[in-house]
Amino acid sequence: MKVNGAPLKQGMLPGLLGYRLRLAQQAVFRDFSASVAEISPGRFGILLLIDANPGVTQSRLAQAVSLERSTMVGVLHALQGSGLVERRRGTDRRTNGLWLTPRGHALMARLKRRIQAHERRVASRLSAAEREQLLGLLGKLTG
Amino acid sequence: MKVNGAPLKQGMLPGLLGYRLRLAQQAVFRDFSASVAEISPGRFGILLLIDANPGVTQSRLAQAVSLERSTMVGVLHALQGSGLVERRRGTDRRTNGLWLTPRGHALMARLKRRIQAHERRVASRLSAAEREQLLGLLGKLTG
DNA sequence: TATTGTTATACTCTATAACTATA
DNA sequence: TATAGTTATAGAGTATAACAATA
Repeated sequence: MKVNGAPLKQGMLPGLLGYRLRLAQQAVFRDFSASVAEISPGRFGILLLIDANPGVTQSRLAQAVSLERSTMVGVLHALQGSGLVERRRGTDRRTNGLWLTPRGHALMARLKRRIQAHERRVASRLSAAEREQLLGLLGKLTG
Repeated sequence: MKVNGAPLKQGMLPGLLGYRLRLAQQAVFRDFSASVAEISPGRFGILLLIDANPGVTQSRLAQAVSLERSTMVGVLHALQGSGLVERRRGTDRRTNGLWLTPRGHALMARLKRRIQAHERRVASRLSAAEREQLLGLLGKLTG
């Protein structure tokens, strides 16, 4: 049997926006992982950007998600290896343009539905107005 | 010279709480790192909990910050190596109690002031009421 | 000269499984 | 038997520096 005693005192932690944001984000990501087992939130974002911007180059994509060019190489290699993404050499022959494969499109169609369900579940403790308020305050914070 | 063309289309991303939380958290952590170069947000949280709960055991601390016992070992080893934390064997001789060293206390005194400044800077785009509202909504989300 | 993609390498943070000493 | 701390190991996820091809 386990006796845990009193909960720990938290000090100034609960008053820090960064701490509360981290807790909220962890909770949301936990739900994301539970509903979308086959991909991480970050990878989903990358597929979504390719979907919305067919032919985008690796560098522009990397910049959009705040990753280094060199980091993006490995990420795309894995997504290509999974048959989700295709790289085609551009007219500027230094660049690779990126597209979803048919399989990539099919996956995204499935995921988008499940992610909408995830979003409803995550926001279920908030009213529609509160959810909008939260999105607005987060946007204001980020600037 | 660099010509970047139009910004990427974002698709459903800006409507997802998880995405917006991640952006906000990244922005806040960037400011944290800039104002508190000598330690990460996570390590600060651990030192703060030891400060507020002198003698806490490794396992209880790990549980409080959602880390594995085995992960906490390395973290504490590093903090002890930096002369910030002391481990003392407990009456239950399986346990280690944790305390800040004088140096750890001194560091925390300095950091707390700088972190209050960081918090004011991060929240500077929000009114006091908006900051409270945001903390409240985050708490509601986390449940 | 500058940019794109690439490789090699390393660092941070974390988890799992198996071990030990104590209870 | 169960718990606390530990070790060995591995896996994400990321960055930096140097390079070749191309502009």
